[in-house]
Amino acid sequence: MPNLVTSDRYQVRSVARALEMLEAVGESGESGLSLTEMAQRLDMAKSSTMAAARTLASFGFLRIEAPGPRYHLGFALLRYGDLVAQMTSLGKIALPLLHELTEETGLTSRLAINEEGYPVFIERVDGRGSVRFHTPLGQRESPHSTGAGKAILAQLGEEQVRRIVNPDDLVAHTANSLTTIDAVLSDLKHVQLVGYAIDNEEGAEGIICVGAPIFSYNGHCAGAVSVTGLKVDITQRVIGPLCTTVLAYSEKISALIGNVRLQ
Amino acid sequence: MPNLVTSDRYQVRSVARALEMLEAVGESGESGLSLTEMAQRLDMAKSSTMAAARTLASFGFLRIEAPGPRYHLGFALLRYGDLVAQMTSLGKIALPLLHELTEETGLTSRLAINEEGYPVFIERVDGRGSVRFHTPLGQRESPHSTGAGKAILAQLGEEQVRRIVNPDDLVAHTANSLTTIDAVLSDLKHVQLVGYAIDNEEGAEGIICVGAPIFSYNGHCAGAVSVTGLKVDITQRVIGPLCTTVLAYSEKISALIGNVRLQ
DNA sequence: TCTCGCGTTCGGTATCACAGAACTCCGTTC
DNA sequence: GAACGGAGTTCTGTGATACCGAACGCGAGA
Repeated sequence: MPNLVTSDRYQVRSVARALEMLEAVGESGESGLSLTEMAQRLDMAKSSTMAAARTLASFGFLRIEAPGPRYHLGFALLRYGDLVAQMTSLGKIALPLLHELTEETGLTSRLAINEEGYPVFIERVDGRGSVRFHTPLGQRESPHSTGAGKAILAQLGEEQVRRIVNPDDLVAHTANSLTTIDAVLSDLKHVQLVGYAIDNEEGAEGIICVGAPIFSYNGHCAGAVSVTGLKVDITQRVIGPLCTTVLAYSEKISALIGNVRLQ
Repeated sequence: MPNLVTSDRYQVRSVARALEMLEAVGESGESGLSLTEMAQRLDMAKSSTMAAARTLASFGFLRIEAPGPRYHLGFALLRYGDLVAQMTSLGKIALPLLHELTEETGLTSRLAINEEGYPVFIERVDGRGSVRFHTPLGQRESPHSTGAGKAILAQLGEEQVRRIVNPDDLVAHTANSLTTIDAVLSDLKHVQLVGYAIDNEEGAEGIICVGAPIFSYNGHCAGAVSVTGLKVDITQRVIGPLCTTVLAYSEKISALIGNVRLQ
Protein backbone atom coordinates (compact mmCIF):
# COMPACT_ATOMS: atom_id res chain seq x y z
CA MET A 1 0.00 0.00 0.00
CA PRO A 2 1.59 3.28 -1.04
CA ASN A 3 1.45 6.06 1.49
CA LEU A 4 0.21 9.02 -0.45
CA VAL A 5 0.93 11.85 1.88
CA THR A 6 1.60 10.70 5.38
CA SER A 7 4.31 8.78 7.12
CA ASP A 8 3.88 5.37 8.64
CA ARG A 9 4.52 6.53 12.16
CA TYR A 10 1.69 7.68 14.36
CA GLN A 11 -0.95 5.56 12.73
CA VAL A 12 -3.64 3.49 14.37
CA ARG A 13 -2.87 -0.16 13.94
CA SER A 14 -6.38 -1.50 14.37
CA VAL A 15 -7.79 1.00 11.90
CA ALA A 16 -5.19 -0.01 9.34
CA ARG A 17 -6.12 -3.64 9.87
CA ALA A 18 -9.78 -2.84 9.36
CA LEU A 19 -9.00 -1.03 6.12
CA GLU A 20 -6.82 -3.92 4.94
CA MET A 21 -9.84 -6.03 5.62
CA LEU A 22 -11.93 -3.91 3.28
CA GLU A 23 -9.23 -4.30 0.65
CA ALA A 24 -9.23 -8.05 1.06
CA VAL A 25 -13.00 -8.26 0.79
CA GLY A 26 -12.93 -5.96 -2.22
CA GLU A 27 -10.39 -8.19 -3.95
CA SER A 28 -12.47 -11.26 -3.25
CA GLY A 29 -15.10 -9.99 -5.66
CA GLU A 30 -18.60 -11.36 -5.89
CA SER A 31 -18.02 -14.39 -3.72
CA GLY A 32 -17.03 -12.44 -0.64
CA LEU A 33 -15.02 -13.90 2.21
CA SER A 34 -15.81 -16.03 5.21
CA LEU A 35 -14.53 -15.15 8.65
CA THR A 36 -11.74 -17.72 8.57
CA GLU A 37 -10.70 -16.66 5.09
CA MET A 38 -10.41 -13.08 6.28
CA ALA A 39 -8.45 -14.12 9.35
CA GLN A 40 -6.04 -16.12 7.22
CA ARG A 41 -5.47 -13.35 4.69
CA LEU A 42 -4.87 -10.74 7.36
CA ASP A 43 -2.94 -13.13 9.59
CA MET A 44 -5.09 -12.35 12.61
CA ALA A 45 -6.91 -14.38 15.21
CA LYS A 46 -10.47 -15.17 14.25
CA SER A 47 -11.84 -13.39 17.28
CA SER A 48 -9.99 -10.19 16.48
CA THR A 49 -11.07 -10.44 12.89
CA MET A 50 -14.67 -10.73 13.93
CA ALA A 51 -14.51 -7.71 16.19
CA ALA A 52 -13.19 -5.60 13.34
CA ALA A 53 -15.65 -7.04 10.86
CA ARG A 54 -18.58 -6.35 13.16
CA THR A 55 -17.49 -2.78 13.61
CA LEU A 56 -17.24 -2.28 9.87
CA ALA A 57 -20.58 -4.01 9.39
CA SER A 58 -22.37 -1.90 11.98
CA PHE A 59 -21.40 1.15 9.96
CA GLY A 60 -22.49 -0.47 6.71
CA PHE A 61 -18.98 -0.79 5.29
CA LEU A 62 -19.34 -4.55 5.22
CA ARG A 63 -22.44 -6.55 4.53
CA ILE A 64 -22.88 -9.88 6.26
CA GLU A 65 -24.72 -12.35 4.12
CA ALA A 66 -26.16 -15.39 5.80
CA PRO A 67 -25.93 -18.33 5.83
CA GLY A 68 -22.45 -19.46 6.87
CA PRO A 69 -21.85 -15.76 7.06
CA ARG A 70 -19.91 -14.37 4.15
CA TYR A 71 -18.67 -10.81 4.15
CA HIS A 72 -19.18 -8.47 1.21
CA LEU A 73 -18.53 -4.78 0.68
CA GLY A 74 -21.39 -2.83 2.22
CA PHE A 75 -23.69 -0.26 0.71
CA ALA A 76 -22.31 2.54 2.85
CA LEU A 77 -19.38 2.50 0.43
CA LEU A 78 -21.82 3.19 -2.34
CA ARG A 79 -23.12 6.16 -0.42
CA TYR A 80 -19.65 7.54 0.25
CA GLY A 81 -18.55 6.96 -3.32
CA ASP A 82 -21.59 8.85 -4.48
CA LEU A 83 -20.76 11.64 -2.04
CA VAL A 84 -17.23 11.94 -3.38
CA ALA A 85 -18.50 12.05 -6.94
CA GLN A 86 -21.07 14.70 -6.03
CA MET A 87 -18.56 16.79 -4.15
CA THR A 88 -15.96 16.81 -6.85
CA SER A 89 -17.30 19.80 -8.65
CA LEU A 90 -15.33 19.04 -11.77
CA GLY A 91 -17.13 15.71 -12.08
CA LYS A 92 -20.50 17.29 -11.39
CA ILE A 93 -19.98 19.88 -14.09
CA ALA A 94 -18.47 17.62 -16.68
CA LEU A 95 -20.82 14.62 -16.46
CA PRO A 96 -23.48 15.96 -18.87
CA LEU A 97 -20.74 16.70 -21.38
CA LEU A 98 -19.34 13.18 -20.97
CA HIS A 99 -22.77 11.84 -21.87
CA GLU A 100 -22.80 14.08 -24.93
CA LEU A 101 -19.33 12.96 -25.91
CA THR A 102 -20.31 9.30 -25.69
CA GLU A 103 -23.51 10.03 -27.58
CA GLU A 104 -21.55 11.71 -30.34
CA THR A 105 -18.71 9.20 -30.63
CA GLY A 106 -20.30 5.99 -29.39
CA LEU A 107 -17.17 5.40 -27.31
CA THR A 108 -16.61 5.10 -23.58
CA SER A 109 -15.67 8.50 -22.22
CA ARG A 110 -13.99 9.16 -18.91
CA LEU A 111 -13.01 12.08 -16.77
CA ALA A 112 -9.79 12.08 -14.78
CA ILE A 113 -8.62 14.56 -12.21
CA ASN A 114 -4.98 15.50 -11.88
CA GLU A 115 -3.71 14.09 -8.59
CA GLU A 116 -0.10 15.14 -8.28
CA GLY A 117 0.45 14.39 -11.94
CA TYR A 118 -1.32 11.06 -11.93
CA PRO A 119 -4.71 10.60 -13.58
CA VAL A 120 -7.50 9.45 -11.26
CA PHE A 121 -10.69 8.63 -13.12
CA ILE A 122 -13.74 9.88 -11.29
CA GLU A 123 -16.51 9.58 -13.88
CA ARG A 124 -17.23 7.17 -16.69
CA VAL A 125 -19.95 6.88 -19.31
CA ASP A 126 -19.98 3.54 -21.08
CA GLY A 127 -20.10 3.49 -24.86
CA ARG A 128 -22.50 1.69 -27.12
CA GLY A 129 -20.13 -1.13 -28.06
CA SER A 130 -20.71 -4.54 -26.60
CA VAL A 131 -17.26 -4.42 -25.04
CA ARG A 132 -17.16 -2.98 -21.53
CA PHE A 133 -13.76 -1.70 -20.56
CA HIS A 134 -12.79 -2.60 -17.04
CA THR A 135 -11.90 0.85 -15.85
CA PRO A 136 -12.12 1.24 -12.09
CA LEU A 137 -12.80 4.69 -10.73
CA GLY A 138 -10.99 6.39 -7.91
CA GLN A 139 -7.48 5.04 -8.22
CA ARG A 140 -4.29 6.34 -9.73
CA GLU A 141 -3.75 5.05 -13.22
CA SER A 142 -0.65 4.89 -15.37
CA PRO A 143 0.46 8.40 -16.31
CA HIS A 144 2.38 7.44 -19.45
CA SER A 145 0.21 4.77 -21.07
CA THR A 146 -3.25 6.35 -20.96
CA GLY A 147 -4.57 9.20 -23.04
CA ALA A 148 -5.71 11.14 -20.01
CA GLY A 149 -2.42 10.55 -18.20
CA LYS A 150 -0.34 11.82 -21.10
CA ALA A 151 -2.61 14.84 -21.51
CA ILE A 152 -1.93 15.74 -17.88
CA LEU A 153 1.79 14.96 -17.99
CA ALA A 154 2.20 17.19 -21.04
CA GLN A 155 1.26 20.19 -18.90
CA LEU A 156 4.19 19.65 -16.54
CA GLY A 157 7.87 20.44 -16.80
CA GLU A 158 10.43 17.80 -17.73
CA GLU A 159 11.82 17.38 -14.23
CA GLN A 160 8.32 16.87 -12.82
CA VAL A 161 7.61 14.25 -15.47
CA ARG A 162 10.82 12.47 -14.56
CA ARG A 163 9.76 12.49 -10.92
CA ILE A 164 6.30 11.09 -11.65
CA VAL A 165 7.04 8.46 -14.26
CA ASN A 166 8.59 5.50 -12.49
CA PRO A 167 11.25 3.85 -14.69
CA ASP A 168 10.13 0.48 -13.35
CA ASP A 169 6.71 1.05 -14.90
CA LEU A 170 8.20 1.59 -18.35
CA VAL A 171 7.70 -2.02 -19.34
CA ALA A 172 6.44 -3.24 -22.70
CA HIS A 173 2.83 -4.28 -22.31
CA THR A 174 2.45 -4.14 -26.08
CA ALA A 175 4.64 -3.58 -29.11
CA ASN A 176 3.77 0.12 -29.00
CA SER A 177 4.51 0.70 -25.31
CA LEU A 178 6.84 3.57 -24.47
CA THR A 179 9.73 1.93 -22.67
CA THR A 180 12.18 4.78 -22.15
CA ILE A 181 11.77 8.09 -20.43
CA ASP A 182 13.09 9.79 -23.57
CA ALA A 183 10.36 8.20 -25.66
CA VAL A 184 7.79 9.49 -23.16
CA LEU A 185 9.24 12.99 -23.17
CA SER A 186 9.32 13.21 -26.95
CA ASP A 187 5.75 11.95 -27.11
CA LEU A 188 4.71 14.65 -24.63
CA LYS A 189 6.34 17.28 -26.86
CA HIS A 190 3.96 16.19 -29.59
CA VAL A 191 1.02 16.36 -27.20
CA GLN A 192 1.96 19.93 -26.29
CA LEU A 193 1.98 20.82 -29.97
CA VAL A 194 -1.40 19.41 -30.97
CA GLY A 195 -3.19 19.74 -27.63
CA TYR A 196 -4.39 16.16 -27.32
CA ALA A 197 -2.78 12.81 -26.50
CA ILE A 198 -3.21 9.50 -28.30
CA ASP A 199 -2.63 6.17 -26.61
CA ASN A 200 -2.21 3.98 -29.67
CA GLU A 201 -2.30 0.47 -28.18
CA GLU A 202 0.39 1.46 -25.70
CA GLY A 203 -1.40 0.26 -22.59
CA ALA A 204 -3.25 -2.71 -24.04
CA GLU A 205 -3.37 -4.49 -27.35
CA GLY A 206 -6.21 -3.40 -29.63
CA ILE A 207 -7.31 -0.45 -27.51
CA ILE A 208 -6.98 3.17 -28.54
CA CYS A 209 -7.53 6.15 -26.32
CA VAL A 210 -7.61 9.88 -27.01
CA GLY A 211 -7.27 12.36 -24.16
CA ALA A 212 -7.18 16.13 -23.78
CA PRO A 213 -6.38 18.31 -20.76
CA ILE A 214 -8.83 20.37 -18.74
CA PHE A 215 -7.73 23.69 -17.27
CA SER A 216 -9.25 25.41 -14.28
CA TYR A 217 -9.82 29.11 -13.79
CA ASN A 218 -6.28 29.66 -12.62
CA GLY A 219 -4.75 28.00 -15.66
CA HIS A 220 -3.65 24.88 -13.81
CA CYS A 221 -4.39 21.51 -15.34
CA ALA A 222 -7.31 20.16 -13.32
CA GLY A 223 -7.59 16.86 -15.15
CA ALA A 224 -8.35 15.37 -18.52
CA VAL A 225 -11.16 13.93 -20.57
CA SER A 226 -10.65 10.89 -22.76
CA VAL A 227 -12.46 8.42 -24.98
CA THR A 228 -11.54 4.77 -25.29
CA GLY A 229 -12.42 2.33 -28.02
CA LEU A 230 -11.28 -0.69 -29.95
CA LYS A 231 -8.72 -0.26 -32.73
CA VAL A 232 -11.07 -2.02 -35.14
CA ASP A 233 -13.72 0.65 -34.48
CA ILE A 234 -11.36 3.60 -34.62
CA THR A 235 -10.01 3.48 -38.14
CA GLN A 236 -7.37 5.81 -39.53
CA ARG A 237 -10.16 7.66 -41.30
CA VAL A 238 -11.97 8.65 -38.08
CA ILE A 239 -9.06 9.24 -35.72
CA GLY A 240 -8.50 12.79 -36.96
CA PRO A 241 -12.04 14.04 -36.39
CA LEU A 242 -12.16 12.10 -33.11
CA CYS A 243 -9.17 14.02 -31.76
CA THR A 244 -10.78 17.29 -32.78
CA THR A 245 -13.98 16.29 -30.99
CA VAL A 246 -12.22 15.31 -27.76
CA LEU A 247 -10.22 18.52 -27.80
CA ALA A 248 -13.41 20.53 -28.34
CA TYR A 249 -15.05 18.86 -25.36
CA SER A 250 -12.02 19.40 -23.14
CA GLU A 251 -12.20 23.09 -24.01
CA LYS A 252 -15.94 23.18 -23.29
CA ILE A 253 -15.35 21.67 -19.86
CA SER A 254 -12.47 24.06 -19.18
CA ALA A 255 -14.73 26.95 -20.07
CA LEU A 256 -17.45 25.66 -17.76
CA ILE A 257 -15.15 25.55 -14.75
CA GLY A 258 -14.12 29.10 -15.35
CA ASN A 259 -11.07 28.97 -17.53
CA VAL A 260 -10.93 32.12 -19.61
CA ARG A 261 -7.63 31.58 -21.35
CA LEU A 262 -9.35 30.00 -24.32
CA GLN A 263 -10.44 32.44 -27.01
CA MET B 1 -26.02 4.83 13.86
CA PRO B 2 -28.29 1.83 13.58
CA ASN B 3 -26.67 -1.52 14.04
CA LEU B 4 -27.91 -3.50 11.12
CA VAL B 5 -26.98 -7.00 12.04
CA THR B 6 -24.44 -7.11 14.78
CA SER B 7 -24.44 -6.33 18.44
CA ASP B 8 -22.52 -3.52 20.04
CA ARG B 9 -20.37 -5.82 22.09
CA TYR B 10 -17.11 -7.08 20.72
CA GLN B 11 -16.42 -4.16 18.48
CA VAL B 12 -13.19 -2.28 17.96
CA ARG B 13 -13.41 1.17 19.47
CA SER B 14 -10.71 2.81 17.41
CA VAL B 15 -12.17 1.50 14.18
CA ALA B 16 -15.58 2.84 15.14
CA ARG B 17 -14.02 6.20 15.85
CA ALA B 18 -12.29 6.21 12.50
CA LEU B 19 -15.57 5.45 10.74
CA GLU B 20 -17.34 8.16 12.71
CA MET B 21 -14.62 10.41 11.42
CA LEU B 22 -15.51 9.50 7.85
CA GLU B 23 -19.14 10.29 8.65
CA ALA B 24 -18.19 13.66 10.05
CA VAL B 25 -16.07 14.53 7.05
CA GLY B 26 -18.85 13.35 4.75
CA GLU B 27 -21.36 15.57 6.50
CA SER B 28 -19.05 18.54 6.26
CA GLY B 29 -19.54 18.55 2.50
CA GLU B 30 -17.36 20.47 0.09
CA SER B 31 -15.52 22.50 2.66
CA GLY B 32 -14.05 19.53 4.48
CA LEU B 33 -12.81 19.66 8.05
CA SER B 34 -9.65 20.83 9.72
CA LEU B 35 -7.89 18.71 12.30
CA THR B 36 -9.25 20.69 15.24
CA GLU B 37 -12.77 20.65 13.83
CA MET B 38 -12.61 16.88 13.58
CA ALA B 39 -11.23 16.58 17.09
CA GLN B 40 -14.03 18.75 18.44
CA ARG B 41 -16.79 16.88 16.63
CA LEU B 42 -15.51 13.50 17.72
CA ASP B 43 -14.56 14.73 21.19
CA MET B 44 -11.05 13.38 20.92
CA ALA B 45 -7.60 14.77 21.54
CA LYS B 46 -6.02 16.33 18.50
CA SER B 47 -3.14 13.90 18.56
CA SER B 48 -5.43 10.87 18.55
CA THR B 49 -7.49 12.42 15.81
CA MET B 50 -4.46 12.92 13.69
CA ALA B 51 -3.30 9.34 14.10
CA ALA B 52 -6.66 8.06 12.90
CA ALA B 53 -6.85 10.60 10.09
CA ARG B 54 -3.39 9.67 8.85
CA THR B 55 -4.28 6.03 8.81
CA LEU B 56 -7.41 6.72 6.81
CA ALA B 57 -5.47 9.01 4.51
CA SER B 58 -2.71 6.50 3.86
CA PHE B 59 -5.37 4.14 2.54
CA GLY B 60 -6.96 6.85 0.43
CA PHE B 61 -10.15 7.06 2.48
CA LEU B 62 -9.37 10.65 3.36
CA ARG B 63 -7.69 13.23 1.21
CA ILE B 64 -5.53 15.85 2.87
CA GLU B 65 -5.66 19.13 1.06
CA ALA B 66 -3.01 21.68 1.82
CA PRO B 67 -2.64 24.39 2.95
CA GLY B 68 -3.75 24.54 6.58
CA PRO B 69 -4.58 20.92 5.96
CA ARG B 70 -8.28 20.25 5.44
CA TYR B 71 -9.59 16.73 5.30
CA HIS B 72 -11.95 15.56 2.56
CA LEU B 73 -13.36 12.18 1.62
CA GLY B 74 -10.76 10.31 -0.42
CA PHE B 75 -10.97 8.76 -3.81
CA ALA B 76 -10.60 5.25 -2.47
CA LEU B 77 -14.25 5.59 -1.46
CA LEU B 78 -15.05 6.23 -5.09
CA ARG B 79 -13.23 3.06 -6.03
CA TYR B 80 -15.03 0.98 -3.43
CA GLY B 81 -18.39 2.48 -4.29
CA ASP B 82 -17.75 1.64 -7.91
CA LEU B 83 -16.80 -1.91 -6.90
CA VAL B 84 -20.04 -2.34 -4.98
CA ALA B 85 -22.04 -1.01 -7.90
CA GLN B 86 -20.26 -3.38 -10.28
CA MET B 87 -20.76 -6.35 -8.01
CA THR B 88 -24.42 -5.79 -7.40
CA SER B 89 -25.60 -7.69 -10.40
CA LEU B 90 -29.11 -6.27 -10.23
CA GLY B 91 -27.71 -2.80 -10.71
CA LYS B 92 -25.44 -3.93 -13.51
CA ILE B 93 -28.30 -5.54 -15.38
CA ALA B 94 -30.89 -2.85 -14.78
CA LEU B 95 -28.83 0.25 -15.55
CA PRO B 96 -29.37 0.24 -19.33
CA LEU B 97 -33.10 -0.09 -18.74
CA LEU B 98 -33.02 2.81 -16.30
CA HIS B 99 -31.47 4.92 -19.02
CA GLU B 100 -34.23 3.84 -21.38
CA LEU B 101 -36.86 4.65 -18.80
CA THR B 102 -35.48 8.13 -18.27
CA GLU B 103 -35.17 8.59 -22.02
CA GLU B 104 -38.81 7.63 -22.48
CA THR B 105 -40.27 9.61 -19.57
CA GLY B 106 -37.81 12.45 -19.17
CA LEU B 107 -37.91 11.81 -15.41
CA THR B 108 -35.26 10.76 -12.93
CA SER B 109 -35.35 6.99 -12.57
CA ARG B 110 -33.87 5.02 -9.74
CA LEU B 111 -33.26 1.44 -8.78
CA ALA B 112 -33.61 0.26 -5.20
CA ILE B 113 -32.71 -3.09 -3.75
CA ASN B 114 -34.78 -4.66 -1.02
CA GLU B 115 -32.72 -4.65 2.18
CA GLU B 116 -34.80 -6.32 4.83
CA GLY B 117 -37.89 -4.51 3.61
CA TYR B 118 -36.21 -1.13 3.29
CA PRO B 119 -35.42 0.39 -0.08
CA VAL B 120 -31.75 1.14 -0.71
CA PHE B 121 -31.17 3.03 -3.93
CA ILE B 122 -28.14 1.77 -5.79
CA GLU B 123 -28.49 3.37 -9.21
CA ARG B 124 -29.85 6.65 -10.48
CA VAL B 125 -30.25 8.23 -13.90
CA ASP B 126 -31.04 11.92 -13.78
CA GLY B 127 -33.94 13.24 -15.83
CA ARG B 128 -33.94 16.03 -18.35
CA GLY B 129 -35.57 18.59 -16.05
CA SER B 130 -33.46 21.36 -14.66
CA VAL B 131 -34.31 20.16 -11.15
CA ARG B 132 -31.87 17.66 -9.68
CA PHE B 133 -33.36 15.59 -6.89
CA HIS B 134 -31.00 15.10 -4.03
CA THR B 135 -31.20 11.35 -3.77
CA PRO B 136 -28.19 9.79 -2.12
CA LEU B 137 -27.30 6.24 -3.05
CA GLY B 138 -26.51 3.39 -0.70
CA GLN B 139 -28.59 4.19 2.34
CA ARG B 140 -31.92 2.99 3.63
CA GLU B 141 -34.75 5.28 2.65
CA SER B 142 -38.23 5.64 4.03
CA PRO B 143 -40.26 2.51 3.27
CA HIS B 144 -43.69 4.15 3.46
CA SER B 145 -43.19 7.52 1.79
CA THR B 146 -41.32 6.57 -1.39
CA GLY B 147 -42.69 4.85 -4.46
CA ALA B 148 -39.97 2.21 -4.40
CA GLY B 149 -40.41 1.62 -0.68
CA LYS B 150 -44.14 1.06 -0.96
CA ALA B 151 -43.64 -1.23 -3.96
CA ILE B 152 -41.36 -3.38 -1.82
CA LEU B 153 -43.52 -3.23 1.32
CA ALA B 154 -46.54 -4.36 -0.67
CA GLN B 155 -44.83 -7.71 -1.28
CA LEU B 156 -44.63 -8.45 2.45
CA GLY B 157 -47.17 -9.70 4.95
CA GLU B 158 -48.95 -7.36 7.32
CA GLU B 159 -46.96 -8.34 10.39
CA GLN B 160 -43.69 -7.78 8.55
CA VAL B 161 -44.87 -4.35 7.45
CA ARG B 162 -45.75 -3.53 11.05
CA ARG B 163 -42.26 -4.59 12.10
CA ILE B 164 -40.54 -2.49 9.45
CA VAL B 165 -42.56 0.71 9.54
CA ASN B 166 -41.55 2.60 12.62
CA PRO B 167 -44.57 4.43 14.13
CA ASP B 168 -42.26 7.30 15.05
CA ASP B 169 -41.56 7.86 11.36
CA LEU B 170 -45.24 8.29 10.53
CA VAL B 171 -45.07 12.04 10.77
CA ALA B 172 -46.74 14.50 8.44
CA HIS B 173 -44.09 15.92 6.12
CA THR B 174 -46.85 17.11 3.82
CA ALA B 175 -50.63 17.27 3.77
CA ASN B 176 -50.68 13.93 1.94
CA SER B 177 -48.32 12.03 4.26
CA LEU B 178 -49.56 8.71 5.58
CA THR B 179 -49.59 9.16 9.35
CA THR B 180 -51.14 5.94 10.63
CA ILE B 181 -50.13 2.34 10.12
CA ASP B 182 -53.68 1.59 8.96
CA ALA B 183 -53.43 4.21 6.25
CA VAL B 184 -50.18 2.61 5.12
CA LEU B 185 -51.67 -0.88 5.11
CA SER B 186 -54.72 0.15 3.13
CA ASP B 187 -52.49 1.96 0.64
CA LEU B 188 -50.41 -1.19 0.23
CA LYS B 189 -53.57 -3.18 -0.52
CA HIS B 190 -54.13 -0.87 -3.46
CA VAL B 191 -50.53 -1.34 -4.57
CA GLN B 192 -51.00 -5.10 -4.52
CA LEU B 193 -54.05 -4.72 -6.72
CA VAL B 194 -52.59 -2.52 -9.45
CA GLY B 195 -48.95 -3.66 -9.19
CA TYR B 196 -47.37 -0.24 -8.82
CA ALA B 197 -47.10 2.35 -6.05
CA ILE B 198 -47.66 6.07 -6.24
CA ASP B 199 -46.11 8.53 -3.83
CA ASN B 200 -48.36 11.53 -4.38
CA GLU B 201 -46.54 14.32 -2.54
CA GLU B 202 -46.33 12.13 0.56
CA GLY B 203 -42.63 12.49 1.15
CA ALA B 204 -42.14 16.03 -0.08
CA GLU B 205 -44.35 18.82 -1.34
CA GLY B 206 -44.64 19.00 -5.12
CA ILE B 207 -42.85 15.73 -5.83
CA ILE B 208 -44.51 12.66 -7.29
CA CYS B 209 -42.97 9.24 -7.52
CA VAL B 210 -44.12 6.02 -9.16
CA GLY B 211 -42.53 2.70 -8.18
CA ALA B 212 -42.93 -0.94 -9.14
CA PRO B 213 -41.39 -4.09 -7.64
CA ILE B 214 -38.71 -6.26 -9.19
CA PHE B 215 -38.78 -10.02 -8.62
CA SER B 216 -35.78 -12.31 -8.82
CA TYR B 217 -35.62 -15.82 -10.21
CA ASN B 218 -36.93 -17.32 -6.99
CA GLY B 219 -39.97 -15.07 -6.85
CA HIS B 220 -38.65 -12.95 -4.01
CA CYS B 221 -38.86 -9.20 -4.28
CA ALA B 222 -35.32 -8.12 -5.10
CA GLY B 223 -36.04 -4.41 -5.20
CA ALA B 224 -37.98 -1.79 -7.07
CA VAL B 225 -37.65 0.69 -9.89
CA SER B 226 -39.13 4.16 -9.65
CA VAL B 227 -39.39 7.48 -11.45
CA THR B 228 -39.54 10.83 -9.71
CA GLY B 229 -40.74 14.14 -11.04
CA LEU B 230 -42.38 17.43 -10.17
CA LYS B 231 -46.15 17.52 -9.75
CA VAL B 232 -46.34 20.33 -12.29
CA ASP B 233 -44.74 18.09 -14.88
CA ILE B 234 -46.77 14.98 -14.08
CA THR B 235 -50.30 16.04 -14.85
CA GLN B 236 -53.37 13.91 -14.26
CA ARG B 237 -53.43 13.17 -17.97
CA VAL B 238 -50.01 11.52 -18.01
CA ILE B 239 -49.97 9.73 -14.66
CA GLY B 240 -51.90 6.74 -16.02
CA PRO B 241 -49.58 5.96 -18.92
CA LEU B 242 -46.60 6.70 -16.67
CA CYS B 243 -47.66 4.00 -14.22
CA THR B 244 -48.06 1.54 -17.08
CA THR B 245 -44.59 2.40 -18.33
CA VAL B 246 -42.92 1.97 -14.95
CA LEU B 247 -44.69 -1.34 -14.42
CA ALA B 248 -43.59 -2.51 -17.86
CA TYR B 249 -39.97 -1.68 -17.04
CA SER B 250 -40.11 -3.40 -13.68
CA GLU B 251 -41.33 -6.52 -15.46
CA LYS B 252 -38.57 -6.22 -18.05
CA ILE B 253 -35.96 -6.02 -15.30
CA SER B 254 -37.55 -8.94 -13.47
CA ALA B 255 -37.39 -10.97 -16.64
CA LEU B 256 -33.71 -10.07 -17.14
CA ILE B 257 -32.68 -11.30 -13.72
CA GLY B 258 -34.36 -14.60 -14.33
CA ASN B 259 -37.88 -14.24 -13.04
CA VAL B 260 -40.13 -16.55 -15.02
CA ARG B 261 -43.36 -15.99 -13.16
CA LEU B 262 -44.42 -13.31 -15.60
CA GLN B 263 -46.12 -14.69 -18.69
C1' DT C 1 -22.79 -41.38 16.06
C1' DC C 2 -18.62 -39.35 15.66
C1' DT C 3 -15.83 -35.88 13.81
C1' DC C 4 -14.36 -32.02 11.61
C1' DG C 5 -14.67 -27.22 10.66
C1' DC C 6 -17.10 -23.37 11.21
C1' DG C 7 -18.71 -19.14 13.85
C1' DT C 8 -18.96 -17.48 18.35
C1' DT C 9 -17.94 -16.33 23.37
C1' DC C 10 -14.90 -15.27 27.07
C1' DG C 11 -10.91 -13.97 30.11
C1' DG C 12 -6.03 -12.61 30.74
C1' DT C 13 -2.31 -9.86 29.34
C1' DA C 14 0.85 -7.26 26.83
C1' DT C 15 0.21 -3.77 23.69
C1' DC C 16 -0.79 0.43 21.89
C1' DA C 17 -4.41 3.88 21.43
C1' DC C 18 -5.16 7.75 23.83
C1' DA C 19 -4.56 12.22 26.17
C1' DG C 20 -1.85 15.99 27.41
C1' DA C 21 2.00 18.73 27.32
C1' DA C 22 5.60 20.72 24.72
C1' DC C 23 7.06 22.46 20.40
C1' DT C 24 7.11 24.80 15.93
C1' DC C 25 5.24 27.64 12.61
C1' DC C 26 2.43 30.60 10.76
C1' DG C 27 -0.60 35.13 10.58
C1' DT C 28 -2.30 39.04 13.27
C1' DT C 29 -2.15 42.68 16.41
C1' DC C 30 -0.44 46.15 19.18
C1' DG D 1 9.19 43.96 15.49
C1' DA D 2 7.85 41.75 19.45
C1' DA D 3 4.18 39.51 21.49
C1' DC D 4 0.33 36.89 20.94
C1' DG D 5 -2.94 33.31 19.61
C1' DG D 6 -4.17 29.45 17.17
C1' DA D 7 -2.95 26.12 14.07
C1' DG D 8 -0.61 21.52 13.09
C1' DT D 9 2.81 18.39 14.77
C1' DT D 10 5.88 15.53 17.90
C1' DC D 11 6.72 13.03 21.94
C1' DT D 12 5.96 10.22 26.22
C1' DG D 13 3.62 7.75 30.11
C1' DT D 14 -0.06 4.95 31.25
C1' DG D 15 -4.29 2.75 31.65
C1' DA D 16 -7.73 1.10 28.81
C1' DT D 17 -8.33 -2.24 25.31
C1' DA D 18 -7.24 -4.79 21.13
C1' DC D 19 -5.51 -8.96 20.59
C1' DC D 20 -4.88 -13.85 21.20
C1' DG D 21 -5.88 -18.50 22.56
C1' DA D 22 -8.80 -21.62 24.45
C1' DA D 23 -13.27 -23.37 24.97
C1' DC D 24 -17.97 -23.86 23.43
C1' DG D 25 -22.00 -24.81 20.34
C1' DC D 26 -23.59 -26.20 16.16
C1' DG D 27 -24.41 -28.18 11.70
C1' DA D 28 -22.77 -31.06 7.86
C1' DG D 29 -20.72 -34.99 6.20
C1' DA D 30 -18.65 -39.41 6.81
